[in-house]
Amino acid sequence: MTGAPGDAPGSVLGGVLAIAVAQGHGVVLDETGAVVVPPAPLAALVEQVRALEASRRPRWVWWRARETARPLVEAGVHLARCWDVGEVHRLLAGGAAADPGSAWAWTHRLDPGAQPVASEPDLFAFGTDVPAQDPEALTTPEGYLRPDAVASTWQAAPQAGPHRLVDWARAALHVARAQQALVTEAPQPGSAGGSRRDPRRLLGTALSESAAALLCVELEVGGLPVDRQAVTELITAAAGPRPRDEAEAIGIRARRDQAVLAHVPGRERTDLRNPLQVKDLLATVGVHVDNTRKWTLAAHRGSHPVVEALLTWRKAERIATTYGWHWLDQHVGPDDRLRGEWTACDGGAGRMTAASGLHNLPAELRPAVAAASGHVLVRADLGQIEPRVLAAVARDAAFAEATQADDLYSPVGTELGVERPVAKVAVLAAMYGQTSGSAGEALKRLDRAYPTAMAYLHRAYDAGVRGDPVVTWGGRLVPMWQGELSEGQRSARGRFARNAVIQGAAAELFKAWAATVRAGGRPLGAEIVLCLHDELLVHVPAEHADAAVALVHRSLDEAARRWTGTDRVRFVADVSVVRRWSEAKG
DNA sequence: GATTTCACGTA
DNA sequence: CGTACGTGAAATCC
Repeated sequence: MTGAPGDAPGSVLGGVLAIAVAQGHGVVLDETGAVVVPPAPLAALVEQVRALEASRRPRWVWWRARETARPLVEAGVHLARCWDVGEVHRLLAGGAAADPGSAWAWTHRLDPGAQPVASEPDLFAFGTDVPAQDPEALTTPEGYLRPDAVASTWQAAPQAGPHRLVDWARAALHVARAQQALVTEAPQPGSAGGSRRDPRRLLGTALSESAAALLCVELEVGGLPVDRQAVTELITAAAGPRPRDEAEAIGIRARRDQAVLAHVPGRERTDLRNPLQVKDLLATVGVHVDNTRKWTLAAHRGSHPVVEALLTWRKAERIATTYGWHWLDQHVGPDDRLRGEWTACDGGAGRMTAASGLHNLPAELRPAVAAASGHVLVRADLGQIEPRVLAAVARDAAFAEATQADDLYSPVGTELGVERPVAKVAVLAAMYGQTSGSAGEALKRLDRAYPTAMAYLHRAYDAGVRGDPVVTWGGRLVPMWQGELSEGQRSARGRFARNAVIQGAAAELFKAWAATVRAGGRPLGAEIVLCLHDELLVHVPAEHADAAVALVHRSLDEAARRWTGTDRVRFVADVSVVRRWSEAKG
């Protein structure tokens, strides 16, 4: 394993430059902590960073991409490689915390729960939670990083503020070094489930998670291209025309409601947005349900016309409230790009998250996601990612053999002596714990045919039931919630743990893939515009479409080999060139 | 005003 | 007793 793309072997943190940005200023230090770029206003810093990127191609070390890289990305600077202290902290410590104080505390083996709390920076220069002390001190007497370390100095002494950035960058470098030492020493906090943290894999994950953090900043700044004309038509169809004022909005809403209420004379005053009232309403027409959820109502479609009307209303109401005019105005910029906040890693198993509806855009609206003129979207879906990941992380040779097929459920079915759909249900049941289907007999055969893969899942489940943390293939610690739990709750924790080692590992491979595409797409002008768990959307000039398709495939091979450490498990991507996201679903 | 519940979209 | 996420409206808690 050689880490992120472009790395020379053995030069993990070599060629490091530490950078910090705050209050419109920034500094750059070399790996010894010596000042390379003294405190400078942002505009000047941007030019220096651009030059350093070109001449040294460093690995940039920063506390968090969101604060440090964002202004650089906004200025159009491309940064190839980084070490994101916050993201590496998430990987090593588990959980969602990625702030400097937590990372500092963890590498200094301090209890993160006892950290001083940040005070409001605009009230007093020094909050009551930070003991009065040397205002220049970066840490509290207990050894914690002062949460107001930079902001307070700036407020107390504006002239001294920029110089304080040097200390701040030096602290980031210090923590990054400590993290790297811990990574390469491969500590094993919680070796539950038989999992140990392999130093080389952990290092590779640290680099690809860092790359993902930077990619998230680029996704936020760049946004997702949208066809305004198309999205306007789609919203109009679902939510009605854009209201000119509040009165018109109320009228449109009332007309939408009326389509349902017309079916139930005498109950026109029912609030359709109140589940209890809807339940009452249904009871009066002889439809008795425990809840008013879509799949519950769907079973009563034939009972009364109001049910169908209600289901139609729900769909329209969904678009109107969540993806309507307000959403369009709020999240789609004048440049026709849909923007939302991105997180490289959630608090659980490690998937990327996105706000502004980027990760749950209804299929109806997807035709509106379209390439800008002269461009195309290269759409790439990983096929059957989770069972393939299972084969890799469990090191199951027999199951790995099945991944050679484009459709791995076919050879698995043959091996089990069952039809392909039965094999699929059995594999999914094994990974997710589904029991509603009748996978019983096939599950037993699965245990006999692929004992290594199944044992991996059983171990994770058992660890979860016990409350022990699990560790993903790439080395992410996934803590379990604690406390006195009922048997049912312990089982739920077991299912969570079993899911976490698969979903989390898939997320790691995905991010390694995305980072590789990002690096390789640079000469093509290719821009990753959406990451959706197992799907990538790449926006690229039309003349480079074929090259981008090849890049996506090649990057998957590279990332998979690097991440799995073997070429015996095959990963496949369905890749198509489209103008609109809705086209050519794989 | 903040948190919980219900509902539903995506993978 | 699949898992996870983000969002909005209403109910509920303080």
